[in-house]
Amino acid sequence: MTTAKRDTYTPETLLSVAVQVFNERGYDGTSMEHLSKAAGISKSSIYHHVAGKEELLRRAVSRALDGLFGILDEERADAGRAAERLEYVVRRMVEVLIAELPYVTLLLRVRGNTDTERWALERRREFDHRVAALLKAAAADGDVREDIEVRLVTRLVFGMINSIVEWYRPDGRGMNEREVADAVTQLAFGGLRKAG
Amino acid sequence: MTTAKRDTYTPETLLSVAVQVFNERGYDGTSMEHLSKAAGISKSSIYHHVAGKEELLRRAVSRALDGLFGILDEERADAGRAAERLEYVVRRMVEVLIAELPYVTLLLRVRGNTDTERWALERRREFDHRVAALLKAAAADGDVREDIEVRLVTRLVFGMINSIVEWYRPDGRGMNEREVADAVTQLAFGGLRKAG
DNA sequence: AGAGTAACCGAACGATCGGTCGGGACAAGG
DNA sequence: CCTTGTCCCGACCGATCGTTCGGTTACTCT
Repeated sequence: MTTAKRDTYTPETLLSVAVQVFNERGYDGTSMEHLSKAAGISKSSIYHHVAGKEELLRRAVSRALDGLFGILDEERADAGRAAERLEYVVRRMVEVLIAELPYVTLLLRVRGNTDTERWALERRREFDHRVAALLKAAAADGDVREDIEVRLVTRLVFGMINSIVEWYRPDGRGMNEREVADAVTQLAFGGLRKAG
Repeated sequence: MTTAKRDTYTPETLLSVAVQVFNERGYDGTSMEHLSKAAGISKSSIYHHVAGKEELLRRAVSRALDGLFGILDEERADAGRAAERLEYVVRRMVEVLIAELPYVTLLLRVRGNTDTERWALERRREFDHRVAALLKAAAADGDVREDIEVRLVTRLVFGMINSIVEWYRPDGRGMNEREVADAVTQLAFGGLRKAG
């Protein structure tokens, strides 16, 4: 059963506030003072919930990475024709990116100044390679165009998908996940698929 | 004639060093101490050449913006069928982005914490709108697909182009501008153009 | 009521931030 | 030679950085 708790911060609720500020000001541009103002508690109180600024970053990018890697463990990403698996993964990437928008946004902006950031960059590269392998398999099946290098196409498609964090805002009446995912897959695969 | 000067820094040569460091560590993550180490001169000496950290940022993003807006002033961006002008602009964007890579990279990463950054974001939006208008005109001509919203397509294509700064490195023997520009236009317009 | 503890606070820590200051080294022009 | 101006430096400024600490409040449990 869910025990009715006090109206106070948990590491998770504090994280959601912190990530929002990180995305507005940038991680390096955000001071603990900024966080305390945004959270409505004192600077020192933050340390009662989390070990420090970097732990907040680690929790945030972990959540984003878990969401992305989770896609690859789904059934439809693991079975069937490579091109179909790829299209499924691309669609799910958009959905996860929107569902975990602030966390993925932060993940996509880390620069590698700390150990946590370098770890995040490494895991991102690993994910990219997994998807690139899928695209390569689809190319080997003859299901996608081969006149452009696989690595290059991967990067451009990732660029298109990842750019969503720069403009998508869940403004109630705006576009929903489904519409964005449709647009991305149509635009990406309309160019990817062999003419015919 | 070019007067033979002393082997010392100018605001321009100092800028090229600073921009490189800004892109590695992020603007907020870069201290004047970092810049002085990278430039090989003392921290205070930097202030002999430029007014401060923010002027370096302003010079950098100005250079990037000048390059991008310069495209819209070119002849082929101003005359002819909208779809052709659009394709030309997209190709030139890739070329400018690569030619001024570190400066455009920095431009695309500003968050809006200072007046300079907010000004840069405003000018970026203006450029985006100019290109979006071109795409809208091409759609009105019936030259590009209309099943996806113009604004959405613009953002996705911009996302694809801008993502180049995240991976392109002029590694001597790597891809050149032309090849990347070809790939981008093929991928973008292969999806953009009406089936036929 | 009293004990225990989770949540919070103000004050202060050493370190580092962007920037200033007075002055020294050095080349060019007389 | 001496002056002039460029270029650069170490030392230092007040402010802010992330973090720590001792202590207070407020809720839970018995």
